[in-house]
Amino acid sequence: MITRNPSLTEQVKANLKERILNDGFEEGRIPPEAELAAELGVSRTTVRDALGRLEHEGAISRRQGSGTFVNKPVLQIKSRLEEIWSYEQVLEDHGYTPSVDVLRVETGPADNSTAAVLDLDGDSNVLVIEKLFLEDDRPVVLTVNRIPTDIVTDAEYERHSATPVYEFLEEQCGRTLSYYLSDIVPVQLDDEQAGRLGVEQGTLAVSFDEVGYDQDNAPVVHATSYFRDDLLRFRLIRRRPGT
Amino acid sequence: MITRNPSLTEQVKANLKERILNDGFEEGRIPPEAELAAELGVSRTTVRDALGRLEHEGAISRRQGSGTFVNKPVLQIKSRLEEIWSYEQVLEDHGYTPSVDVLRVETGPADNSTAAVLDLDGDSNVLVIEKLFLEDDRPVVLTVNRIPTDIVTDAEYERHSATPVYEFLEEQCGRTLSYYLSDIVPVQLDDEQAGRLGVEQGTLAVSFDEVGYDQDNAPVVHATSYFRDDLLRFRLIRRRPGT
DNA sequence: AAGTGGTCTAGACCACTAT
DNA sequence: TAGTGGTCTAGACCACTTC
Repeated sequence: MITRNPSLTEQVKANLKERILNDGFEEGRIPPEAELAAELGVSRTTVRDALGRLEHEGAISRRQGSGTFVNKPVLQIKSRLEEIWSYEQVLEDHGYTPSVDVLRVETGPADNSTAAVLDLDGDSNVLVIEKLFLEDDRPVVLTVNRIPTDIVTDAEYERHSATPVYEFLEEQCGRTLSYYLSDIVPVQLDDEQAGRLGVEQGTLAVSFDEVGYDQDNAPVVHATSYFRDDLLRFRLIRRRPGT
Repeated sequence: MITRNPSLTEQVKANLKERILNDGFEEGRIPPEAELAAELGVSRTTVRDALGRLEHEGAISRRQGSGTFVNKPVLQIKSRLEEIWSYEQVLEDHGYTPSVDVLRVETGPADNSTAAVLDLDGDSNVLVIEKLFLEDDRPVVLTVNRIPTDIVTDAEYERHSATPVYEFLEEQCGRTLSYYLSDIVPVQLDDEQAGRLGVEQGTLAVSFDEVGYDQDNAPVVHATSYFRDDLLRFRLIRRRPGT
């Protein structure tokens, strides 16, 4: 059935993805683009668009002169580092029912590193939001978000404390978070962090130290996240350059 | 000047990238696609191809109905996690002169985890290659590669020990490494690792535990890498899904 | 209403890989 | 040499944002 929205390209992509996941292609070889175009009744351009998106996701590889092939090992990955946006979504993809605990919502002076990355004066205040994400009631991710008070006040946020930060900023502050730049930092959890994540003090963890930018590339939020390494391990695809 | 190779698309991309880096666009706004196409004497499709690649790199964002914009904060990143292929290249991008120390090339029985990820029998042998990457003579990255001996023997590799592993596999073994799947693991360096990286025992580090796959999606190499966190910090762009 | 990026077509030719 | 993916064109129309 041909309709608009989702686009033809997205429909073709979904069709191919389903056949890929159900092992519908012999020996992991995807038919020639011209054949797919004829079979699906769309132009080769549309097929190429859809294949390009699947390649971008790592699901397939294309080799000029040779063909298009399914990358089976890639399909088995659960938590892909490149695809994180909401932590609740991550935990859901991971196969569990996520929930959120709001531990702290309060206003205070920005510390030096936060003031630096958010371009604030030394005496500015920030709203600090601390949350714990759980999967099936086990704590997995601890996050601390810091947002300048000239963007939002604690009274405003407390009415929406269960809302993800990026969603709140978009709907209540007119600041669409467009991307985060994240540093990956190894840490040993201190007493308080370890307590909240339910592990021993000194446990090794990966943390993200990151800044969120809005649609105008202005820094809006400074976030730090700590992960239970034993419950959630992030994976990454490293590909040849120019792919 | 219009020539083939590099493709028109790549030439347009390079042209735009140069103007982006030299702040050649007012207020970070890139001209409309139709205008660029007319100015450069190419079709709008070619311009869109080039813009799509820049968007994929994170350098720009496109918003339907609104325009195309430069993501200035992204341009300042040195070591991007998504773009790692060769560690020598990483160190070079990082602004230093890289060099390599081959610490060990020897054959031995595969340990359990290596046998598991490479699909080997319990009694198989692997070639173990341990290397240290330095920038301006400071050790920064320590890697251990394990390759099944039915693919390569130590005698073969020793003649090429300065060659990157992925290059050796391609040129000498006919196995093109197409991608790695990497786990990100926080560790405390043991005595030997710390000594080689020139830090104290117990220092925190990020490590990659990864498997390299060839053009037929067969596992070919099991690698573990340790990074001097104080000298090289990987950064990551987290974007909204569907971008 | 005007202007922007997004989708889609049909067709031509090129570059590379297999055999 | 046949078959594959890669590049490129010209043109039409749609969806969304901005004014």
